Amino acid sequence: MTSSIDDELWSAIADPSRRRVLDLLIHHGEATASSLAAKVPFSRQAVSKHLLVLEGVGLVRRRKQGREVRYRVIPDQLGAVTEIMDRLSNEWSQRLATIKRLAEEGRGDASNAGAVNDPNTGRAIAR
Amino acid sequence: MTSSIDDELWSAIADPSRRRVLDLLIHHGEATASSLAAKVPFSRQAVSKHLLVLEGVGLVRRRKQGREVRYRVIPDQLGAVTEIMDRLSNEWSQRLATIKRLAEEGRGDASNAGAVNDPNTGRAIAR
DNA sequence: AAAAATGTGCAACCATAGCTTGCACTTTTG
DNA sequence: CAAAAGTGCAAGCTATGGTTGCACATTTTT
Repeated sequence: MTSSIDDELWSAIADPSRRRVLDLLIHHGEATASSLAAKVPFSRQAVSKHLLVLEGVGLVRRRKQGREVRYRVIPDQLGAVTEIMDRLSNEWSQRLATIKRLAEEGRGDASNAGAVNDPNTGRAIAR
Repeated sequence: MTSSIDDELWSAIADPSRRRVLDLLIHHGEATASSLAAKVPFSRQAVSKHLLVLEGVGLVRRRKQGREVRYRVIPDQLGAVTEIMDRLSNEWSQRLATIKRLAEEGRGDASNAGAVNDPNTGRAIAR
């Protein structure tokens, strides 16, 4: 089952702002919402919400240290993201190949009624 | 310049439903909004809006045929998407590598103040 | 120890995106 | 000509990404 976990992971990293926050966090090792907010074009609260989402999918973990909350990236889930991206990347390559082939040979109208894959995971979908 | 064209392309593709519509269209060669809507869990109007967006970024082109409007995928932009996905995929691999390395050697706190890349394109960002 | 500063969390509010339903309009078809 | 099929347009709902304002807790300064 393709599960909705991938869906959540995807929506978590699909947003550019969130990706930017995560990126900063990766290169920063560990940081607070405030410090991250200083390097990004939106408010601290926005950063906070993004971190909450990232934490929700296990990409990030918080550690309360006195008055501040420090966040850091968790490698495991980051690996899951990498896999998803890999899969999707291949997916699109195939799509491109398919469409190009169809465009060249047959005068590209309907022809291929092939398998449809899940747009999130790229795996075969139940029908 | 990383341009906002990539941004638009990205947001066009980031949505799973839209990806699904595009996918169906690819495997179908050419189709109307209605016929596509029959194979998807949301309304014809929703499909229509997605097609409008896809057309907006040049991924799809319409051709009016009497009472119906037929859509088909355009290879060129699909190639652009493939490139973006490739770039992003590599991006994430690198991130994973970085974070893993940091986690193993140094007790992963701040250390790498390296370059930050654009979350959309993966290319270096102006600062 | 009091006061000022720093880091958070919470709530109200806005705009936009994805969907839906309802309805009017045009082109086929029976 | 009337019913059917394919669209387009508009109103309305919900979720999401942002913002601002304010109260609270923990340091730091004087």
